[in-house]
Amino acid sequence: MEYREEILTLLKAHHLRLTKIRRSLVDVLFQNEAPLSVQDILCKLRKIQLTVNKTTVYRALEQLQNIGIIGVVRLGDRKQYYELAFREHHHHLICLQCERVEDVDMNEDRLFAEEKKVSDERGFTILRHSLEFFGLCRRCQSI
Amino acid sequence: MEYREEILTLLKAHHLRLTKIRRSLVDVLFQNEAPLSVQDILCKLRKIQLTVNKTTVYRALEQLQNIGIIGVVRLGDRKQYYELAFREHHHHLICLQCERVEDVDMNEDRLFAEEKKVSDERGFTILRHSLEFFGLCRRCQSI
DNA sequence: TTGACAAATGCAACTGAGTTGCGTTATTAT
DNA sequence: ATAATAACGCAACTCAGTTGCATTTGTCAA
Ligand SMILES: [Mn+2]
Ligand SMILES: [Mn+2]
Ligand SMILES: [Zn+2]
Ligand SMILES: [Zn+2]
Repeated sequence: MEYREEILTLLKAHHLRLTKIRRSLVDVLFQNEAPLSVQDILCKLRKIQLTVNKTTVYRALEQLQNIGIIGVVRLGDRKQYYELAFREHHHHLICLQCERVEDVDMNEDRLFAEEKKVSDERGFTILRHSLEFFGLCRRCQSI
Repeated sequence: MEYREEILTLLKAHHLRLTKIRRSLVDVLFQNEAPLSVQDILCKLRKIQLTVNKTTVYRALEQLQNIGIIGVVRLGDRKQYYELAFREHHHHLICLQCERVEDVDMNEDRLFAEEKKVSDERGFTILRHSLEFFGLCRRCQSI
């Protein structure tokens, strides 16, 4: 399904307006495989002649999060990074040298088993986890 | 081995001085099972009549990190949390309700296998990972 | 024990990410 | 076209962490 259609539907369902900024914001996230920070987003928007205030971006991101269009990721620094949520649950490889970010899918059976064990043994209900890998990407190995 | 001895040795080896603040800082981390933020540390120090400047704490933490006495943890908010490093590699359970933090050890064989796979297939060398679990602690379940 | 020297500390000012209140502008439904 | 209200921009704010510099303190050798 065309993702724009889906987004339009979701926005309507939540009485949110499909503005130029919101559309471009989603486009920017769609065209980037890696999660983006707010500063990243502002730069990319400026490149397509859209000079937007950061407050607007923060508020738009929060709403798009609420209706499940985008998700937040933490990559080890103080910033939040955003990516479209239509991608299934996955994790990231973060290069400590050049800060490049790659998606990584993996089998999490063992992880879920551990979560169940913790839940059973200590009465802690695990709702989600965050797992990120840090190291050196192919390009930075040789340096 | 008495952890104070070990710390003293390490400090000397790096030409660092064993000051009252540094000793108390390590004591505070030693007496708390959960990782602490700088604000947490400042409060705990004030409780034992040590009113310290935050800059001093940040600088001390950085040095103790450099010589491997303490480690940094990220728990999903913008703060950094610090814990003593003599504890072996482990992860955390973070309660989304009350923010309580518990340590959790787990078998990581499967995780290491995945890391090797990624390394082989994509040429990305993984040096470390961060894995934290979010949910509801025993006390917050019933609410 | 003392004094010189380097390390540690405190303070004020700063940065960068994110938030809030409010007045103005744009989208939407009728 | 108009009215209702959501979205936007701006300025001022919070909060974690950093930096430069003057002052204090710990260490070590004389
Ligand atoms: Mn991703
Ligand atoms: Mn821990
Ligand atoms: Zn790289
Ligand atoms: Zn709890």
